[in-house]
Amino acid sequence: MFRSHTCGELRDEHIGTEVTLAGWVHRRRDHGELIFIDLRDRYGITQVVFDSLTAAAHKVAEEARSEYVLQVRGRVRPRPAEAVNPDLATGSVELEALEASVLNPARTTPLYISKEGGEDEALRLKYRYLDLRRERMQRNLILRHRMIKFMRDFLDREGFLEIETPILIKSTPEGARDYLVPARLHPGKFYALPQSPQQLKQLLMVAGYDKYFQIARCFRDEDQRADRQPEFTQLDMEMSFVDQEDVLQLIERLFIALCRAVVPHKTLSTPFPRLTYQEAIERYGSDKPDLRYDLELVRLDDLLGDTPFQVFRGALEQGGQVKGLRAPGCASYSRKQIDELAELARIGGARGLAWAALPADGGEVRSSFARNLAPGELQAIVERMGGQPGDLLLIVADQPAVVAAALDRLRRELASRLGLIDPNRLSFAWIVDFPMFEWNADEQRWDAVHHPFTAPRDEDLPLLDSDPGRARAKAYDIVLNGYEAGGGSIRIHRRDIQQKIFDLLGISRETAMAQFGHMLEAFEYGAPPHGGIAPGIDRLAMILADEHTIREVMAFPKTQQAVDLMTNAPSPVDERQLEELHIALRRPLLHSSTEPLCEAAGWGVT
RNA sequence: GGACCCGUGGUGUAGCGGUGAACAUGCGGCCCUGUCAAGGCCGAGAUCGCGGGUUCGAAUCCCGUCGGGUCCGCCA
Repeated sequence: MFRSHTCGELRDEHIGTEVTLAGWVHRRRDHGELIFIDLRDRYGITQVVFDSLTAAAHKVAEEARSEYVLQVRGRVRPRPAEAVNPDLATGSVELEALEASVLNPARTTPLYISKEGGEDEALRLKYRYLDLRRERMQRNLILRHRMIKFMRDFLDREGFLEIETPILIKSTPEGARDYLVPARLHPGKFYALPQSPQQLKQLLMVAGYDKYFQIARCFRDEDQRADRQPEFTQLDMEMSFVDQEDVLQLIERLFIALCRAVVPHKTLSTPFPRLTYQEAIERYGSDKPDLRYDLELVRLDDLLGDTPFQVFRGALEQGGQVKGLRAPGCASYSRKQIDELAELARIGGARGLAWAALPADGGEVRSSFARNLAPGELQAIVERMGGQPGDLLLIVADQPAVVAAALDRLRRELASRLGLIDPNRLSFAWIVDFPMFEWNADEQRWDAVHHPFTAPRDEDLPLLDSDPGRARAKAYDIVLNGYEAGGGSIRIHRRDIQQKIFDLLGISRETAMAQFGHMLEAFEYGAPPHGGIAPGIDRLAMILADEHTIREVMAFPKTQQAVDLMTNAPSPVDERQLEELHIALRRPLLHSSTEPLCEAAGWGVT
């Protein structure tokens, strides 16, 4: 045994006892004949005192430096009253070193362990094992552990079974790009890593395991974001003999209990509000609105039916909308500040931003567009938007999707600028009644909004024939503080409806059989009504940990280019490995055949 | 595929056309028995991400490139 206690354990009750600690040198304070070392492990920090009277141990302390691994045998003693450190859990005692040894020295670390923040993230990722020693990452990984433990215990009590599904599965061209794995035994064929265990969990329902869950690793070969990594973890769930209400209520109970258990200092309002997809877009311009603040969008179309203002008129004539957002107290914004907002609206796709500043003293309105309006129109807009003296009114006119995207962006920016966001508030909400399909203009066909096994709402079944674009799905997302925290649906279990959906999606019977034959066949052997959901564990952990990227709640994340800076994956492999896999590298497709890249890379030509 | 931001001793920053490239911290040495960001003195440590260009002169300006980040597209 290297240690009798951890570095976070010693208290007054241990005074007088002899203990052995092992850990890393967090800080060292050298007073010559007296040396203090803060010894650290993941449980905490204990101050060890080395007196020159104990010569051998004192010698070790003289040589020790930051991050050396030490073992210290000593006696626990109370600190002098004036030397008690209330910031340390162990701060009322200290260890008087009797014997010490260096278990391992350490080079000067490229990161400070005891001082966090500021450094280039590439450095943190390259030396992740050092970064993980720091308090922030420890706290986050411990929180994540507690979350997952809570989920397992909760679902176990609810009668769920945790069942593992394969990582090597069949590729389907639907959805995100697959990560592929070459099949050595089958030249030219590939496995895919799961984007989610979607089909497998449905087959478990057919198999009668009516309450399934899994802490499932998922893989998607798409471009990264702060909240998206190539591999991530979902709480994947599926249940039989349930309707949408059953799924929502179970998850709501789980999340409420989870948050109260692991982040009791945060406030959450229950029950979770429910918004239809339509309503969310209409009121917030987003299907994952941040409900910690209001700032709702206001529809202005009906006030402007005959407006002479060409921008508004043109948008309305082309089937667009005019909507506004009230920025309370922002009338004093400078031209530059307003230009910044306009730039944000442009990122959302808008061609411009109309604005009107209502002076706090009730004076004349400053506006980019008022002079173009008919008499009374400005007044009507101000009234509809609830404009008060001192407010800035922002208006976008365009196609509905553009208006929504632009105002969503402005809404989030304003909330942040105006300090409307309470960081300790958890605003969960359900978004329900997603549309079944969206029109794919490029391919001239309908795409599934969720996935092809999502059931339509019963009352919308007739719409599949008459007006598929209006058909709503038994699909639901749970959103939290402006993030999509999970999504799911009730699945189709009737063969005839499934066929109809495939027809609408332009999936031929041959294609359906080739890609989903196992599913369709399974459904002919008594598939129960079933549905599920898959909350994203990384995002949830990120939000509960007050972090802004999921990298902060993952032990070994990858960069935006999907590179692991610690191991340098991905990397080239031996020609021999490729041969065994029947793979010949091909000259990459380039815009210009004279591009020198392929030669520089030394790639052969097939 | 695209837009924007960042890259200067081990680490974090300053410098933004002429400096001995500055400061803090860490590192090495010396002093110091109550510190907890210990303190004091001395010292070493930088091809200013890389390549090219402009200029009498480039960390500084321009072009390209690499790496990191944020976002758009993408993510059933």
